[in-house]
Amino acid sequence: MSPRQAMPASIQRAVPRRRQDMVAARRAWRTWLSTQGISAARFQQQAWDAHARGQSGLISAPTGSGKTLAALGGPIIAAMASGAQEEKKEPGFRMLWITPLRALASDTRERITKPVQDLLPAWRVALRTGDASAKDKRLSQTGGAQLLITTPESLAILLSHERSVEQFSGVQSVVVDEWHELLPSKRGVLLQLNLARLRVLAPEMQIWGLSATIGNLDQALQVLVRERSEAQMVIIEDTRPKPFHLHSILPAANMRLPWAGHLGLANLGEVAKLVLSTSTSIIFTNTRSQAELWFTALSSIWPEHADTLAVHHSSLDHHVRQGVEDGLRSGQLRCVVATSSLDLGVDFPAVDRVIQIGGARSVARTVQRAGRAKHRPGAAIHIDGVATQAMDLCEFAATRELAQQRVYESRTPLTLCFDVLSQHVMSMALSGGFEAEALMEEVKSSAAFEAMTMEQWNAVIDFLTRGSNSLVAYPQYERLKLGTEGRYAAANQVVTRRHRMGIGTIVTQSAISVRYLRGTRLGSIEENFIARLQPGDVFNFAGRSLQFVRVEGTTAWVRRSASIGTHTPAWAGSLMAMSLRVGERMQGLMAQTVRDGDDANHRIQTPELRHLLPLIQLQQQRSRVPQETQLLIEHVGGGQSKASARRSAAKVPGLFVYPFAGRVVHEGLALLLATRLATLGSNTFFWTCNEIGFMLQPQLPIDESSFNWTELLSPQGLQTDLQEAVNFSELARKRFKEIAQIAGLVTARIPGSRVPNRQLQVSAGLLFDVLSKYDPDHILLLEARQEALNQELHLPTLREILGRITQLERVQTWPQKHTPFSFGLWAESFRGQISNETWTEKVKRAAAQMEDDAAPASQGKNMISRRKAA
DNA sequence: AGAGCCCTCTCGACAT
Repeated sequence: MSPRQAMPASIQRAVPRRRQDMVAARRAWRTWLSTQGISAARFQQQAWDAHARGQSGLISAPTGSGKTLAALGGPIIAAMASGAQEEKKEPGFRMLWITPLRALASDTRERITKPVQDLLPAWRVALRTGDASAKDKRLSQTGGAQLLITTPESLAILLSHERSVEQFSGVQSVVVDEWHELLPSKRGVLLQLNLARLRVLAPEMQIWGLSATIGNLDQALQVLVRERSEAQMVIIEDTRPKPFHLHSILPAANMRLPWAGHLGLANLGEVAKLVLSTSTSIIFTNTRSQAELWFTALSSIWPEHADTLAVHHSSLDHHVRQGVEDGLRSGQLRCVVATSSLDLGVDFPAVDRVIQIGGARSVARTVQRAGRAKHRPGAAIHIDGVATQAMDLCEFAATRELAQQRVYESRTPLTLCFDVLSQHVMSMALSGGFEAEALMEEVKSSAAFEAMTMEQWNAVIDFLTRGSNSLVAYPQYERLKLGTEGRYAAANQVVTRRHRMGIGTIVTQSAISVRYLRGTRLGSIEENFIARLQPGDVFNFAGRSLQFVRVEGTTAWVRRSASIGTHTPAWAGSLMAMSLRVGERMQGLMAQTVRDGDDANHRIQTPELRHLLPLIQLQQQRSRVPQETQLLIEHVGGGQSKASARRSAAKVPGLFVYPFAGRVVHEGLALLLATRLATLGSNTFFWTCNEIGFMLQPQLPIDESSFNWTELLSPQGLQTDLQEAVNFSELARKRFKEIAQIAGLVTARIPGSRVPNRQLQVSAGLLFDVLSKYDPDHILLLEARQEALNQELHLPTLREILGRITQLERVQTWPQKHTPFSFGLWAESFRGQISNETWTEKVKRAAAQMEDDAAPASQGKNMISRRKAA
């Protein structure tokens, strides 16, 4: 008897059949590709082969290189080989496609439907997102689909049902699209937990991530693919060279670039010419208000039909944005001014130019935005940079160099988010209950929680069953109960219903929604902006001039206005932190320019630095351009010399420090220094920051001999000093409000009664107070403090920067006049107090410049009046 | 006093 015959009949049939079918399936796939006119790229073939070998991994390739097919091919071939094309429709998903954007989900369905329908006719595809159709929802609930396209949140909802065990236990492969986007966020943590769940339900499943190029692909792989040996996971990169071009719009020779500012409207004419020279463009700005302002400015000189220009950002209503996206896709729009809202998303093949206003603060973001333009295979990725002030030019040069060397920023994954874990544990309680130990093991199999201790786990369970020591009297906090067989389950039906409505990790701020009197929603703005308006005032929003009528509850009613508004809303968001690598390179480029010497003009190849040469030389002449190994500290405004600065108490010099670490980090450094200096004697400091440095303006002179810089900049005692510098408890309270929502301590949405967000904030605040008083070591309080340190105060980055700074040689100068570096910081301190040339004048001038480019722009000195000096 | 500055503050899902 041959060993072959000894095998059970089922295996006997399966083994040879599978091998043959694998070959046949591959051939079928290839044939299909060729009928579609697609020739496979190398990295795509590598991905299909790796999948066939049973591997999991990460596929990293630029936009437009065919990542979807790379990820799709493996699972489709495998499904064909296992005979799925003839298979009777068995209930249960075979393949999941997870994407962070709803828009991407429907776009993906369109691209996936064809190959799946052609090759796996027995398969059905369901789209399960919040806005999916009833039919799709039914299909995903009954498990009547084989391929499910969904978001992390919708997946979490599906997995919170008892039926998920049957639905998901047949899953063979999972694809996570835009993994780099989810990786550094709590959404990524939520997904990690749900993937851990899926691995238990379907132990054989293979998982593939799709990612843009990031600095830590290895880590991204490790976080996504767990419990597999090195041999079983692989990173597949598209190594075809894709040249990157960044072209800076240099100001005309007779135009000077400002030393400060960020709006960049002086370039309006140039930008308009650029936009009108191509068929369709996206203009990226860094903030929403900047997008609105640029839109208003452009529209006032727009020569075409008004409908060919649009604005797009996250505070606009969904239908407004949808309209813009449709216009971009169909090519009806000539130009859209956008924020990061168009960084990702569905492709717009009509777009052939991308313009970036001001530096994008990171290499990855710049490349991502450049990639939004139509890509021909092999063609270079191109972006036009518009400098709003001198340092932007340097940033463009640094960014281009790093992008060409393929040096990208890393995305750091989050760990130990107990608010997300609390939410997940409740979901698991809903999905048929769990045994504590088994679920703990499952949770610990994720990268986010592998370091979790037993105590922490117990604290989470305890919190869900009892609330906390101080909340024990309130039954609504008892959400979990231990059943007779040692299984935990949801305490009651109310808990169950509320929980499903609160799934997700995105917490939005309360806002006033803007509506036409006829009812159309335009979007949302902040309460304090509306509070400053009088009825009848005209403001610019959503690309329209709106007259404010009245506020009712959380709605601001408006009507259309014919005149251009004088106000534009601003939103409190967060700053885009500058990449440390970009800052470092900026300093390096300027240092190099100085080293190149007097005849630098002949040697400097970089157009931006050539343009900046006079400025850099002036900096060197008045003060110093720091070399890479130096930290420059300027004392400006103290009088004639170092000696006289000491003598004259009336003129207190400001301290200007240039670590080139980005505004966010400089804020922390300025705070730290101010606190440490204040311990030397009572004093008051004003401080301002920009991307290259910070200014500290003491009210009373500081005795330079009373401190030493090394101690002042020491990383030692960093945390305590920082906590002292700010109202740390307020920062923690702010974080706690989000954490309480994610953990389900406060419910954002109660059906029927719409609890206003403000009320929610109050109850979260109360909880914070109660816990702080009676249960100071509550696991969610500890998390709030940790998040305040890491994400509000940026402690890890600050520590890194201080470590670097202490290695540098300090160079101190006492310039008599402001330097190109210091001026920007000094000017910043007067922001909001200075008025100059009016808006319309500037626009008119830009229009004139467009019409008659030969005519020199008016060089009249700006009228500046200082209303108030503090 | 200085003085070549308009306005800083992304994005993302789900639920009713």
